Amino acid sequence: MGVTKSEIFTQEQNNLAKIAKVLGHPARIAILQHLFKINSCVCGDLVEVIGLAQPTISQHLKELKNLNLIKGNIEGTSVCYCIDQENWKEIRILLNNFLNFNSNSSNCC
Amino acid sequence: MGVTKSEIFTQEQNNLAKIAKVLGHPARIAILQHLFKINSCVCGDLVEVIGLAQPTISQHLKELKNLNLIKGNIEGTSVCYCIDQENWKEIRILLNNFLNFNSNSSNCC
DNA sequence: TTATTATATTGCAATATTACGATTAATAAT
DNA sequence: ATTATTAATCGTAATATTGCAATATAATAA
Repeated sequence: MGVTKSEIFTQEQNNLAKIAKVLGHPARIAILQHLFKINSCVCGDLVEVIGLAQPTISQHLKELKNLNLIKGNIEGTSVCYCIDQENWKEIRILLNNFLNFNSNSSNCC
Repeated sequence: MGVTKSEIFTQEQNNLAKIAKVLGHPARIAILQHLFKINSCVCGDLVEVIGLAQPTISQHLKELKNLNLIKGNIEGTSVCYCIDQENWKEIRILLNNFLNFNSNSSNCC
């Protein structure tokens, strides 16, 4: 059906999956890495940096914004994007909690 | 087109995205959480635990196996699944590196 | 051999995603 | 006012994903 059955999962599971899903595209990873690297706002040059068409980048930015991974501020004709630091902290905690669940390595296989 | 342009991204970006993509479904998160929780193999009861049809679970398990997040060992008529500890360590490092890229919080927006 | 049990594969319908050309909206420059 | 410039939105084609029924496969049990 192409539609995920979110009802049968916990909030946390749906949340984790949603965040991971947004990170599940190299263009969005590249955008985030660029924002981290320059450590400030980016106004406009993302299309050149990434190498996809402008509407495509705009779409990816929208998805990142929807989950509050980034923020956008209008600055004249252009828009400045940067990491949403507060939310990013929470996301990092959420993902780290999952990643470090323990791994007692009591492997039986 | 529905097809990702991986050629224009770095190996690391594609790698990160691939892993995140697999984590981007609540059923697969739930499977991993269950494997972590019981901290050993699971033989068979995943279908009941998760609550999706058997072919659907089998498909999700396949995707997790393809990226070496889990291992499967045949045990008589059933198959036992567990976290692939070695690979999991690498994945954790890869994701942690990305998540903790710095966040100097020199927010300009 | 013939069930039985457990998992994988196939095929398919419904929906989602990716990418981009064309267009639009909003401001800036002339 | 007219003309850039910048980014969002719309529309659409190609492809991917999700979920399951039906079926296949593989190993053991009767």
